[in-house]
Amino acid sequence: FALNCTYIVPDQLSDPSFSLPKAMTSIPRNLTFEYGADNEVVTGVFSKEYIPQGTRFGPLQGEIYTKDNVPKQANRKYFWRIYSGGELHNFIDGYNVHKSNWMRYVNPARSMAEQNLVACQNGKIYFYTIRPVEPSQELLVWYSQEFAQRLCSQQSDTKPNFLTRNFQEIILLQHDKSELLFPISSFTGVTGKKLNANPSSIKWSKTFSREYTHADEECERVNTKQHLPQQTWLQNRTKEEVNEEKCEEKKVDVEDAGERHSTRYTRRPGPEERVVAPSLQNEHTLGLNHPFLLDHHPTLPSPHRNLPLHLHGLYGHKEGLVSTYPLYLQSRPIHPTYPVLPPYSTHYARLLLPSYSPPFPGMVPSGGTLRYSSYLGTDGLPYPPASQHNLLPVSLPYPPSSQGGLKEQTPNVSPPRGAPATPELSPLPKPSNQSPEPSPSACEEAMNLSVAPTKTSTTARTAPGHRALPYPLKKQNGKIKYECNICSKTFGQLSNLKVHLRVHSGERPFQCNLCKKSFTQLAHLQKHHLVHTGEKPHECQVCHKRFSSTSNLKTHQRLHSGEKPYQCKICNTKFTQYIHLKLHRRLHSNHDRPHRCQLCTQTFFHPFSLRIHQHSCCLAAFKGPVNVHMKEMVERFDTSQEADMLAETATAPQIEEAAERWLARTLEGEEKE
DNA sequence: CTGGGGAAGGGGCCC
DNA sequence: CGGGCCCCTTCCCCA
Repeated sequence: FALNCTYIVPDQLSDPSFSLPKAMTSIPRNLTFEYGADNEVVTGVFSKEYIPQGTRFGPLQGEIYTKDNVPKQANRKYFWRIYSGGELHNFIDGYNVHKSNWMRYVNPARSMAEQNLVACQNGKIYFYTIRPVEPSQELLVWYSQEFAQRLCSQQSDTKPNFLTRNFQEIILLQHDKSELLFPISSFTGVTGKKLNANPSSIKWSKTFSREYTHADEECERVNTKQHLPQQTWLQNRTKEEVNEEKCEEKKVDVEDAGERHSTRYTRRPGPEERVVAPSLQNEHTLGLNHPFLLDHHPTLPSPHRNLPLHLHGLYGHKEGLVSTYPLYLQSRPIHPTYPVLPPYSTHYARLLLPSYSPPFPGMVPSGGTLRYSSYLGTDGLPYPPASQHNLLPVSLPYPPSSQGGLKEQTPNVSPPRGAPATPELSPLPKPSNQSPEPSPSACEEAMNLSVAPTKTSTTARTAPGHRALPYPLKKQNGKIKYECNICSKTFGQLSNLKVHLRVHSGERPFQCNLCKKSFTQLAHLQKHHLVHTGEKPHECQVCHKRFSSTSNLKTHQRLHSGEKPYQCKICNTKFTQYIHLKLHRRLHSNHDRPHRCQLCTQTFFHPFSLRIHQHSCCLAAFKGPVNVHMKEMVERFDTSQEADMLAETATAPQIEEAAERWLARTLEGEEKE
């Protein structure tokens, strides 16, 4: 998991000035808490946006106890065990909300169908997404070697109420690794043997996850050398495999040692670089050849939370089907033409996940929030569109699951008896944060429009969703508007929309034959060629200096004209380029910002930012926890160009318009990253 | 460290 | 649809 994870999502840095506990404030921006009816107790962690597979959260934080200094009164509800050298090394206790982080609130998955996270110990404990997480979907983690071991070793006590599915394939991931605490989960072409585990004959202890009061003791008793058929794999591994893993482990250690960017995660690529896709040789050691435990979880009771409706009921699995999650196959680039492009490059920075969530309720860009949910289902399947708004783009931004995911998820598999109407074979209910259906008046016309394949995208043609797609058309003022069903941006010409879609799909059809750099538009490639030829077609008439582009010439001409359009509102310093103003503004400390919130002492450049802040953050804090993300977004808006351009006496609609504009621009930018 | 200038890439509009 | 052009942004380097 560590080696193949594509994205790293760090915790939010906690603001010490907040009284809220770290467990609350550390939640990454792309996640959010769900609160119980009293609006005070966190009942779960949900995604706020599409989160790709192979995303790492963590590490889990909490108080550290050694085996010997566990307080007698300690509440073991949030205990996690850290192993080292095969021995229990210490506990991490997430009970104290000031010392633990948000991960304490992640609920355990009760079934494979709903599991989207796997917990692994790589030095520390991390949660990795083993499938894409849709917006508004709960993060549910599964873990526990104990379970697998108990599953196979203690087949006496039964709790049939919790065991409703077949355990078709139980294969232990043996990562060697004494260091690996939670050798579970499935995602590759598993070829292990079947274990004849009759659910009704397997003991399931109530002591699961945070509720496993006695699980430690219980597990200690478990003979770690159980003769699972799968474990023969461990013994049969070649020296090379073991060595290779050890070698890989070092890299992980480096990362854990605080240098977050190991050899695999060095830094964000500069414009001249391309991130090399996760090395395929790792698939050999970690993915394809590793048998993993296919985690057919017993359904867990979850007395402490209210699950979404679709998660209620029994989770019968696809009987007789071998579930595979070819997770890391997806690390391959989709277009062989651009072999070094990572599959997610256009959407997610490799290291940090941006947040797309609109910070201001009611200030969502007019187009609505970004929608990624239509791309792939949780198992790599493209969901049937819930509406015409959710249709697939010309090419998929994320490579689809390999055949494994498709083959096994054939929709003609009848849901088992007792299964809910929306089992894992069906799309989850679309989250409510999506734009409503266009009203008939807003969408005067709609027709099927086949999106022809573009000439350069070849390999992706086989991907789901590349067939002719109906595209919703709108008419505004008598003119047809072509709306992007990803970001809702509209275009007056279809060709513009098609070009725009490349932003989402990652398709870059125009490649420089000299440096192999690729571009979304031919004009960009042509402009790029000037880099190689040294040609500078645009000359300044004043100083006869030459430039490769008109934009750069124009910027240059400001030097002659004296035009400095970007002014600092605090010290009135003017700049010819906006980036210079942005850099300059960092010089002004909080103290210089004239508008101070009396409630939390945060300061702002603009009075309207203060108003937004007070309305959305501070006052809200009296009712519930401060939304740290919101707080930060207001701060960012305050320093934005849009806010700068607003008069201090701007009206509410003007402010809202500026915020919308800024938000749309910001989201676009983050999407690019 | 800060300001300033240039290089280059990316998105969108229009012909 | 292709191409040209514009605007914007970021990065890099230098004084």
